[in-house]
Amino acid sequence: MFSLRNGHTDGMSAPRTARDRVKDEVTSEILTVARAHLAREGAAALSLRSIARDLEMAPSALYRYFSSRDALLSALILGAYGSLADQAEHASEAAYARDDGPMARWVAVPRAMRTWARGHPHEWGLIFGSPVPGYEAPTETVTPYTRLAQALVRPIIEAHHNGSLRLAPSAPSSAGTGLLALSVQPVTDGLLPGLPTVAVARALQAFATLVGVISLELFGHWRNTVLEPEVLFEATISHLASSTGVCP
Amino acid sequence: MFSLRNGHTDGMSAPRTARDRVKDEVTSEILTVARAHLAREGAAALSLRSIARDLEMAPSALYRYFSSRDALLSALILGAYGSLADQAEHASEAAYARDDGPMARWVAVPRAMRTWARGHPHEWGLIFGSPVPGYEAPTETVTPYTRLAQALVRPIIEAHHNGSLRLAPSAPSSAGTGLLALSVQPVTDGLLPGLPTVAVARALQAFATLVGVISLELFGHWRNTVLEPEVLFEATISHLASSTGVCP
DNA sequence: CATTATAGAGAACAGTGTTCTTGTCAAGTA
DNA sequence: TACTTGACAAGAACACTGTTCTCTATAATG
Repeated sequence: MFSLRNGHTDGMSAPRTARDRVKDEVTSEILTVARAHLAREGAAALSLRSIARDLEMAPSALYRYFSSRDALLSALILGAYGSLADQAEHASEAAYARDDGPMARWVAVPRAMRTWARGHPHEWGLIFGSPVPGYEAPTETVTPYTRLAQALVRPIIEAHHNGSLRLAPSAPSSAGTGLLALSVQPVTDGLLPGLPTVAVARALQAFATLVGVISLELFGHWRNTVLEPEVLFEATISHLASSTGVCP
Repeated sequence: MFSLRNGHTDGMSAPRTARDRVKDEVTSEILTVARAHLAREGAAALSLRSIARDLEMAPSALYRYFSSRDALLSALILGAYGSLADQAEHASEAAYARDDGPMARWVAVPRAMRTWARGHPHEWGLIFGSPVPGYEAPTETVTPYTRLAQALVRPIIEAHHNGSLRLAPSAPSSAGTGLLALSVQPVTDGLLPGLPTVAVARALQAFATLVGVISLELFGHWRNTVLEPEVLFEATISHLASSTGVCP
């Protein structure tokens, strides 16, 4: 009937033929100049035709590599997730390799997130800014997202294992803690197994705070309001250390 | 030389002539259908021509009212700021009119922010999402922004005046508190006069947390992660009550 | 009433994403 | 080796977009 090109059903996904190799090469070239355009002018101004001009290709030729502009942007988003997760993981591992104290280990990932965000503001906006209709590939973004989350909560887990996790009691919420436990159960199971619900909630709140402070700084909301965003950021992550319980 | 139409230099800005009146009317009609398009398809898909079609006008006619698409979007952004500030102020005043306790007064504005955000997701994205190059009129947005901030921090101020503000000490930050005081001085002076630097920082962090949790929920980051965002939100604002010091 | 400023329409230009058709060249097959 | 198949690239075309220009009615002003 029809013969499969790469007739192996196993997990081998490396390009075999020379054609596949040059295809991957062109694909990454496209992504490179797309990233450059994104960094320079932002996502709204990203145009297939201008990318094609830079590559000296016909606009229609790009459709051999990306089925639409949204598909290209999805690839950029996915790459951004990966890049952010890489930086977070790297910072975390460096802190643990240096055998830092609990506070220094805690602040490593938040600082890496902010540094990455300042270095890639438009990519940060792609991830944590307003989503645009067609984009976002949930299935593939969950992996880097989990890597980022794991790097962030690692000090919390270790503190819990050490028995040094100190969670200040907070005012009772309007909904009971039973509902809260149910709501955050996926996080408890997948990211913080065995930890009390309060700790899970505090970790999620810490993540939200980080996204909030970094976004507010990056998106210009602190103009004439917070003169030195870095100083407030440092104070914030110190406070989060207490809030999440990792601070002794 | 030339005669001023409205030859009064005082603050009277009400439309005088019938022409001005119908102009304002058409302007608000444009804004209304623009808001409808924005709510339905988002900011990226907002097109001058489709608005003109809905109004049965020529596309070029819109330029009598808005000098560009960016100007129209800036007007929408400004309106969104005002709408959010209105809702926050209204919720705050209602809580104070009801003579609620400190906790109920504190949660009123955060809840109003979330409710407004869920009712106007694209407008929330316009305010707190990724900014787009041409937009944002900083001079006019500061007023509604301050109204929102004032509604939010009012319970903090009152607690301070009552002497009931209880701020848990947090771990020392890497930068000294002197630098922090300098960094947040505009907020201290304009919004929280007389309050200690820690309280100001906690208020800013609370605002960042609110923006973070609401954005993460609205932008779909809680998918398969937080099953009931409202429950987590309630827990978060309860925790913020302790963090900011308004909780007894 | 005459003048003038204004709202609106229409055409046009440059730019966009996308599709379709055509040609060209390398890879796999008889 | 010759032939067929498939992929890649180009070009034209279509339906859009924001924006500008010119032109014509019409309403307000002197």
